[in-house]
Amino acid sequence: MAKAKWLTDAEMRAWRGFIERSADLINIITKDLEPYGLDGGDYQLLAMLSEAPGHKMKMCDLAQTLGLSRSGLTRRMDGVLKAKYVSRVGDQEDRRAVFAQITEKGLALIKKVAPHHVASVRRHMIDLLSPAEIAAFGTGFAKIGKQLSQKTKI
Amino acid sequence: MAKAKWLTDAEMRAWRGFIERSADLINIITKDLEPYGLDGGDYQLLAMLSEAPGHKMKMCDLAQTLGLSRSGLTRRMDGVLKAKYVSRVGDQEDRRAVFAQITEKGLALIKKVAPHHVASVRRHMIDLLSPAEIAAFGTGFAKIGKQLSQKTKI
DNA sequence: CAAAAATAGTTGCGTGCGCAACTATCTACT
DNA sequence: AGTAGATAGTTGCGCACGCAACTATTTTTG
Repeated sequence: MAKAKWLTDAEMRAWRGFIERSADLINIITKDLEPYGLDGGDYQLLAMLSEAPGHKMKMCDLAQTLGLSRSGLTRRMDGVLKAKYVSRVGDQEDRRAVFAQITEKGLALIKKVAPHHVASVRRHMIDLLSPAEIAAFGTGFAKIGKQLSQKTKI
Repeated sequence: MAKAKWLTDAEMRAWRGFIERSADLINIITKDLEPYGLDGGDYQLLAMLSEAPGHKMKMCDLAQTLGLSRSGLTRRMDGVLKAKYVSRVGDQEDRRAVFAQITEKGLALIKKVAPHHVASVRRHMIDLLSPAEIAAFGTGFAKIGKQLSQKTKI
């Protein structure tokens, strides 16, 4: 038996809530992007690039930021490359590396879509939460992320 | 422009934290299940059945609870059926329906694995959070889930 | 009560992604 | 310098899943 430390009711609510709802939440917010011809992964990718210095990032770093494997990013790039939202730029200093750079077309798109996306995030998540809950999500996920990056970093 | 209502810093931290970490968190907890020959989906499935009355649920309800499509559940069942952790039982009252019922072998497995899984959840999430954060995750995801189920329910 | 609509489950197909293997380049050790 | 190892990116393969179409039942409706 030795159940060691089971979860208390409050802990169980936190864990179950997270594990049961997070996929649904992400799905519905992704669905809201469909009318613009994007999925959640494309949006994250374009958003990252639009905020990056020079509007470009090395594939490698981008994959890490997006939580993708390198191969996963290669595939995901296919779509946004074909749509001309992103272009590939070789790195002069490291000829192994390639930058993904968002194009004017990509910037225009994300500028158009962003308000709707933000509204979607508000509607399905942020506006439902109290300020205290918002703060707790922020600090909580920061702690979780810090621990995760340590694990990975060894 | 008309950025309408953008996210405040605190709101951004909450959203970014959630969207960037949740996949990683789920992945690492799934990885911790691998030594037992299960993945996260199998575990959730067995856990649900082990708690259900009669240790069984209709495929349909089970799919909904697990956040899967009906076809997705059919495929997922393949694995646990072949491993004899779950068996299929026809419904006498509705001959379209099929129950998924966890076997003794499945119950034994989940009883063995549960403590390690709980420890994993604690290590990667629960034990990192303050009681206030835990409470906020519980109430926050409950609100999010309630809204989601209304959307779906029309 | 017959016909139409709804519901449970499975199957074919397409997609997104990770892992392992591969090439090309860079870095470190001797 | 020269070789061994690390690193960036791509490709082949496999897996899990959703959607649409299909069959088999049940429910609804005129």
